[in-house]
Amino acid sequence: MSPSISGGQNEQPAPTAKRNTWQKDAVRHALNEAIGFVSAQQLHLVLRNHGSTIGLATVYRALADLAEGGDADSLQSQDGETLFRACGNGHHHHLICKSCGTTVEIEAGVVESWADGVAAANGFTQASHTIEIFGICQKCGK
Amino acid sequence: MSPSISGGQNEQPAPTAKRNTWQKDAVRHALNEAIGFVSAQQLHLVLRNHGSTIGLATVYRALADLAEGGDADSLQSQDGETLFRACGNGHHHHLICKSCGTTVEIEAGVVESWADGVAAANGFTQASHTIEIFGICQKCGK
DNA sequence: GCTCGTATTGACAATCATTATCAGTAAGAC
DNA sequence: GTCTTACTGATAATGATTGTCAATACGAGC
Repeated sequence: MSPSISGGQNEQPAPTAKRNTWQKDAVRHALNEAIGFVSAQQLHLVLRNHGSTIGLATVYRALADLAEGGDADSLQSQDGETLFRACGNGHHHHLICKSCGTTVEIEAGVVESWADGVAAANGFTQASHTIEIFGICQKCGK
Repeated sequence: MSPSISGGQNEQPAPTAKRNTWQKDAVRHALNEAIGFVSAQQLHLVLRNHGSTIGLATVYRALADLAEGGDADSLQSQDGETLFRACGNGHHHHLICKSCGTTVEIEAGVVESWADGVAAANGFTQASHTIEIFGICQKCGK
């Protein structure tokens, strides 16, 4: 489907030069400000309320970029919404308050190896996993 | 909002008497036949292909009933679809082949207690968790 | 600083899974 | 067999996400 450009000279390392726009910065910033996981719709609403004229599709695109670049984590809420959060520290998991959304990043070395072990024991390779813990945080529990 | 019926005599234990219909049986049966997790849409298609005249909404309703009654497990695929599987053996987790969908039920006692411990250590109560392992099964790995 | 190519944007349409609606049907109590 | 009403199926509605496309603005080159 793309026979044209491969001249054979040398592969351009960055055929699509990403541009820096205030929209992407705004999304990144709003995501950092957010307390826990937020949906694209929520983020768009917040940005709009702050006077931004950013479009919804742009928020989706910026979030997809961030997630792909490893600057954000995403997970599916029970409603089927995709939620995002600013996370950059490699592989980790989350402990999330069902009430206020506060999120604690947790290390799960024990579980990592357990998951790999279980997969291997059943003959599975290329094991990946999804691990999230939900609960009520101290503040909300009172 | 419902001030009318509560006469105060006695609470009916089963105000909504569930009826048995061939549609519900068909969905339950099709779910048992399915190899791994399947979506409501897939299940509807299968039933239709088998000559059934069942409606899509009915499949959704039956699956919701099964999941609520503990006869089926559900999880969200990466596409945002809700997937279902016939599972009745209490709390457990899944090891799922990304290629063919084969699913192995796994016990996760270690992880259960780990999750509870992490939650407690962070002051979280009413801890619940989501744990799924994905990989490539032996058959598909060849 | 100005110009220009093009990646990016925003409004809106399209898509897709799921849920609500509602008149007709049938389960099951009597 | 009769009757009440839960259930069904076709379809519309909803809501999140993605595709489209003309207009815009980033940033490299001059």
